[in-house]
Amino acid sequence: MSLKDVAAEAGVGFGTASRTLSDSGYVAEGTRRRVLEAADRLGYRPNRLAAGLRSNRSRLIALLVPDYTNEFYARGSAAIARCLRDLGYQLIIATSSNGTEERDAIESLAEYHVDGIVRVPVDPDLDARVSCPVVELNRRSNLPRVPAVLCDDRSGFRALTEALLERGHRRIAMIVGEQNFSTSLERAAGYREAIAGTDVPSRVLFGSFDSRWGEQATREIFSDEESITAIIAASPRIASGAVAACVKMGVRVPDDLAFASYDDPEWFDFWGSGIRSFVPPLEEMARRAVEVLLDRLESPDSLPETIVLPGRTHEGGSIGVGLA
Amino acid sequence: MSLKDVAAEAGVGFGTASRTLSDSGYVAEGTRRRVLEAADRLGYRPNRLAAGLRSNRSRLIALLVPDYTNEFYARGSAAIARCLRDLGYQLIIATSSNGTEERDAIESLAEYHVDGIVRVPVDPDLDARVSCPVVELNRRSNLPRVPAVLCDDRSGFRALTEALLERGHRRIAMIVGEQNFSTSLERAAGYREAIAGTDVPSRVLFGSFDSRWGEQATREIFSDEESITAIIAASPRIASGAVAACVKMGVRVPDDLAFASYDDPEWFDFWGSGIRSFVPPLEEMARRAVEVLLDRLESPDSLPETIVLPGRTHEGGSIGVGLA
DNA sequence: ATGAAAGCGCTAACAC
DNA sequence: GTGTTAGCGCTTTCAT
Repeated sequence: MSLKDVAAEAGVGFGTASRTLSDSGYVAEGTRRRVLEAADRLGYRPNRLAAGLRSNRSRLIALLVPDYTNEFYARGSAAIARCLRDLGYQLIIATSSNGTEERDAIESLAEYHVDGIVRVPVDPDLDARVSCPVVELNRRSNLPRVPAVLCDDRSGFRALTEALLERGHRRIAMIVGEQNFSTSLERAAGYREAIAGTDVPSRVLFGSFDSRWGEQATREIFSDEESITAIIAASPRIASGAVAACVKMGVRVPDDLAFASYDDPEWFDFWGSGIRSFVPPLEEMARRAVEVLLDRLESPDSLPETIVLPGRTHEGGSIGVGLA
Repeated sequence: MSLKDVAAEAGVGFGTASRTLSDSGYVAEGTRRRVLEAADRLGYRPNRLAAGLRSNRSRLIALLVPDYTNEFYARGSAAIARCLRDLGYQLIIATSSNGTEERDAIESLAEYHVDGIVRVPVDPDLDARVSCPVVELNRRSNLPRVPAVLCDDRSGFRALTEALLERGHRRIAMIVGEQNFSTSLERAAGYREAIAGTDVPSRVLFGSFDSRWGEQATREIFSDEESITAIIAASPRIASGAVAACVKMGVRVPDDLAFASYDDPEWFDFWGSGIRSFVPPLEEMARRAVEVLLDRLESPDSLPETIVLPGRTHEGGSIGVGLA
């Protein structure tokens, strides 16, 4: 059951049927209706593989994320999928936990001739040059001339740190992820900006964006002599590990330790009096990323733009009311 | 850059190059190597759209879930994607929150000629008949002759209920999701089996698998005269709402209320002394689903099998030590 | 074991 | 406006 059948059923030529169903070019209103009815009667469904092959437009968009077990990416993916579906695209998803996997994923995606790629870079130095437009989401790679949609993490973590300073904290540690991720650097930069000019020593622990590191780093912090009174976790995963460590070590939040984090998973609200955190506008970021991508499909050589969106602060009792 | 170029570069015929690269049919070892080298030199990447069009094998597998913001489905999707990638397939994902969306999603997927569909049914009565094999995951639709991979929820919830009975509870409410989901019915059935033959009254609240319902149902339960001493939530989302209600109403777990749930999101461990729950072997379910699907690709008319896997119980202090 | 040729379903270019 | 035709890149069949 193909276009040819529809054309026959409608008593029109092959091309007219095509033009009608993909509405391009002129078709007389009457003919148009006849074709549409015929298609309907036969239950015609276009073959996107064939259409894509011929037109070089697969109507497939790829999403390349480190791990969509991570609720953060899951929510982002869902938002992207929603936008895309409304525009008649399908989402094809690939995950990559390291540079090698990422390269493989990109090549595999290229084989399907995806129209565009939304990428959360895993290896920021990977040369992901492909023939379709790419937009980076959340993090930024080191590639020049790639559009990106980010959150203003720097300001967010500056604010988080300032709130801690206001409450009298002078020993504040920050646990971040991979040293080569823009998100680690930006978030740490916000922290450093806040303590610059004060006598508060900088203590940033680089590791990786997962709970194992959150737990380990927290233990490290408490095994040191210097008595840290506040910890900032750069991601919910890190926060999860840090919280686990506190529970196991009998450290109470906020009594023994002030705590702040990033994003807003549901469990933040259930943990004690809630966790203070900086929350990125994930859905909007996703929407804008799709927007940028489709823009570039229309005009492939428009200037690559970097969009940085502001986030908001989620209140929560975890930073306490201030030091005695 | 296409097969033709590779063939030319290798100095062989078009078809020989194809046979080599998709290793089907006879190719002499020497020729083979020449083709492989040529492909490598040119950085040849096959066009899967073209291959799929011709061979009716797109190497695309679709995943149809209600919502992958839901960590449960996210983890399942990740597991499926992992299996598939190793087998050279790509995953194309669609979500549907109701029957209409589900139907649209299936039709759209069909247009891409996916080789198979892994489906978590949203509308159990939707006639999802398509030309490719389908396997149902986690829930089962009402369609006959569709293979499914499920968890033995009934036994799991029976055990959960029994643990509560053993601790002396006689007023146990169960909050489940949609009335027409097999998961609601099976989980409720486990609960009923456990209380059958005791004087414990059955109290099952049907609603939907989300936190709003969890919260609302919990409030309902506490507004009634009868004094419920234990609640079983049929999903983590429901649990999340129930817990939120308890926090707001000042109900302490396990002192005022024993609580049990399903699955094992990370926050269960942070909530008080942990939440007792029944945990499905999600990764294995995903693996088996892929297995079944690919089996049916080989032999489309093998008998549809329903696989029911056992789960395990996660300990947790939320069910307390027993009534005084 | 290999090359030549047909054709998957569609779009786009062209003639009428 | 509409029909006809070529051809996207590949697999598959059929000679050889």
